[in-house]
Amino acid sequence: MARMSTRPAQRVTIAHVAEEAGVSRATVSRVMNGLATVDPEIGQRVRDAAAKLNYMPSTVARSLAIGRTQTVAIVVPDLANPMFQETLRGLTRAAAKEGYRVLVADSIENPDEEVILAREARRRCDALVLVSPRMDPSALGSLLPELAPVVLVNRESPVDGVPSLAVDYGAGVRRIVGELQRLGHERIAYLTGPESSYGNRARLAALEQLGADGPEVSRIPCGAMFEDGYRVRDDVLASGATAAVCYNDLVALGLLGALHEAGVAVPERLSVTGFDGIPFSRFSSPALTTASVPQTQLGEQAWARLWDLLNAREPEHDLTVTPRLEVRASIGPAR
Amino acid sequence: MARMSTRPAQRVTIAHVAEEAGVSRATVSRVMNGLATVDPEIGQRVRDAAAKLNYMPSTVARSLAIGRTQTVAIVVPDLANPMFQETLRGLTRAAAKEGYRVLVADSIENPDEEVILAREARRRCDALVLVSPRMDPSALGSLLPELAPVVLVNRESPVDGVPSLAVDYGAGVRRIVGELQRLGHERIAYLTGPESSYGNRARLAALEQLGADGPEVSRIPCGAMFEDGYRVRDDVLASGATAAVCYNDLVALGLLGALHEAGVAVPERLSVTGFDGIPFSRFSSPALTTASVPQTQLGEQAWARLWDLLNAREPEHDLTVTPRLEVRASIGPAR
DNA sequence: GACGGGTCAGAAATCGCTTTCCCGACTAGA
DNA sequence: TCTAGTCGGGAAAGCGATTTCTGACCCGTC
Repeated sequence: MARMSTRPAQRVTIAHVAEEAGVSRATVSRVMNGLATVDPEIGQRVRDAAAKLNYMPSTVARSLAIGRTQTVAIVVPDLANPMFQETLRGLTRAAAKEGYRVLVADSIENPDEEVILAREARRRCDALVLVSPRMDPSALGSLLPELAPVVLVNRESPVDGVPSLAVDYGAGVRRIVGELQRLGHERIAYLTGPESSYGNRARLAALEQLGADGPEVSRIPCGAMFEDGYRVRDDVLASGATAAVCYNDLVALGLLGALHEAGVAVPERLSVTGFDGIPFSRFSSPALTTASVPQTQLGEQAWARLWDLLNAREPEHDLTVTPRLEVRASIGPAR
Repeated sequence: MARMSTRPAQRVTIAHVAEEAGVSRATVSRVMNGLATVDPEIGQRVRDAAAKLNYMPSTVARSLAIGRTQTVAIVVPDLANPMFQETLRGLTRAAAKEGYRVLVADSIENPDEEVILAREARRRCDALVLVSPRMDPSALGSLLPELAPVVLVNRESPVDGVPSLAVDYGAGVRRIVGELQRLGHERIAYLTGPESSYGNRARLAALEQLGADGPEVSRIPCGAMFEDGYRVRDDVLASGATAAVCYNDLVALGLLGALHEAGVAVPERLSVTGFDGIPFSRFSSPALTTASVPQTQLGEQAWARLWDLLNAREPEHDLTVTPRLEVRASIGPAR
C-alpha cells in the first residue's frame, strides 16, 4: 500500500461522496464534470453530498486520468528583470482565461542550469514557454524537440516547427540611432549588454552596418543592470560622445541616476536612450527615450500559440515585432 | 479505459523501461529513486534502458502515488506591481533550492475572484502563499483554515496557526514623518492608497495618532499606481504642503515625473517620499526617499515557514518587519 | 545436512479520478 | 403483447508511478 499522507484529516475522495450520495463513483464524476445526462434528482443528491463533505477533487488524480495538467511552465533567465515579469504577466493572464495556470522557473542567468530546468519544468506541465536569450543556438536546437509543445520568446527558433516570437532588435537600434542622427549627433556611445546575449549581438550587428553616413559609434562594455549603467558614467563622459545608446532601460536609468548625481544635464549635455520600454522608463526624470517592446503582448501571443498546439491546431504565424520608438525628454539636439 | 492522450508518440512509461531491462516495474522505481539496495549490474541495466528509451518519469503519477506535488502556489493581487514580483522572486528562488516549483496566480486586484483562485491554486499544490492586502479579515478568517498549509504575507493573520509575515506600515510612516519633521516640515500631504487596502489603513491610523506636536497632515485621495501620482500633482501643489508622503513608490515616482514636467524643483519646492523601496526608487531623479520593505526576503521567509509546515514542524515565529527609512535626495529642508 | 538470517527482486495493491462497456428498465411502435 | 430503441447508472479497467509483502536464494553455523 502506498504510504498515507501524514496530513491528519484524511482526504475526502470521490468514493466518500459516492457513498454519501448512495451512487457509484462514476456517477459522481459525471455530475462533477457536468457530463452526460444524469437524473436531476441524483445530480442534486451528489452535489449536496459533495457540499456536505466539502469535497474537492484531486487535481493530480484527474490529471493522471485525463492526461493533462492544465498547467504550462515558463522559464525565464531572471525574474528580477521587468521585461520577463511582463512576459510572465501576459502569459499568466491569457492562460487564466482558458483555465490554465502557470509554473515559473527562474534560471538566475545560468544557461547550463536552464536546460535542466526547462526539461524539468516541462515534465510537470502540458507545455512550455522558453525565454532564453543566452542559450547557444545549437544547444537550443537539440533541446527544443524534446520540449514540445514549446514556444520561444524573444528570439528566433533555430529549428522548424517551434513557434517563436522574436524581436527585431536591429530595427529598434536603427530607429534610435536614426532619431539621434536627426538631432545632429555624430558621436554615439553604445553601452553594450552581456556578450552572450542574443539581443546584444543583434544590436551590435545593426550598429556595425550603419555605413559611412552613419554616426561614429564607440562601444563601452557595460552590462544589463542598473548598477552597470550607474558604474560607467565616467567612461561615457570621457568618450566624448554626445549621446549614450544603452543596451536596455535598466542600464539607461542607472546612467541617468549617476549623471543626475554628477550634475550633468540630460539631454543638454548628453542624450540618453534605453531599450525595452519597461514601465518605469516613462517616469524617470527626464523621461527615457526608448525602443519599446510589447513584452506583455508577447506573453499573450505565446499563450495563443501554446493553446493552438495544445489543441493540435496549426499555431498562428511566427511573429517578429519591431520595437516602437518612444521619443521622450532624455534626448535632444547635439551640443 | 481512459482515453489515450492524442499526442502522437506514446509516452515511455516505467513499464517500457522494465521490459527493456528485463526487470519488474518495482525495480525500475527503486533504481530511479536510488532506494534500497539493488544489484549494481541490474541497476546499470535499468539506467541503460532508461537512457536508451529516453525515459522521463511522469511527475503526475508520482505525485499521486506519494501524495505530494513538490509545488507551491502564490496568489498575488497584481503581478504588475514590483512589490509582488519581488515576493514571487524570493519565494521561487528559495523553493527551488528544495526542489519545489512555484505556481503563480494573479487575481488582478479582484478580491472576490481571489477566494476562488486561492482555493483552486491550493488544490493543485502542496501549500500556498497568500498575498491579499484587500481581502476582508472575516472572509480571510474563514478561508484560511481550508487552505492550510498556508502562509500570509504583508498582513497579520486573523486566525491562529497560520504563519504570517507582516509589515509594520505604521512604523514606516512614522519614520518618514519624523524625518520630514526634523527637516522642518509642518504641513504634509498624504496621498492615500486604495481604501480597502490593509496597508493604507495602517498608514492612516499611524498618521492620525501623530498627536499635537506632529505636523499637520492633509489627505489627498490618490491610488496605488504611477498614473495616480502623476494625476494629483496639482492637488498636491494647491494643498500648500511642503512635503508629499505618498502611499507607495509608484505613486511617488508618478508624482516626481509630473513635478519634473511642471518644472517644480524637488526637494527645494516640495519634498516627496514613497513607500516600499522598490528597486527603481534608488534610480529616479532625484532618488526617492522611501520606507523600504524587504519584499524578496519576505518571499524567502514565506518559503521557510511553508517548508516547516510541509515537514510537520512547528514553523518559525511570525515576523513583523519594520520598514527601513532610506533617506535620499527627494527630501530636503522645508522652504 | 538442516536451519536461521539476510538480500534482493517480483507480484500486487494503492493513490483518486475518468471513461468505456454493459445491463436493466422504461418507452414506443407494430 | 412483443420487440426495438433509449436512457441512465454501475462495474471495472485504466492513467503511471510507489511501496508493502512475500518468496527465492545464498551463506554461515550448529
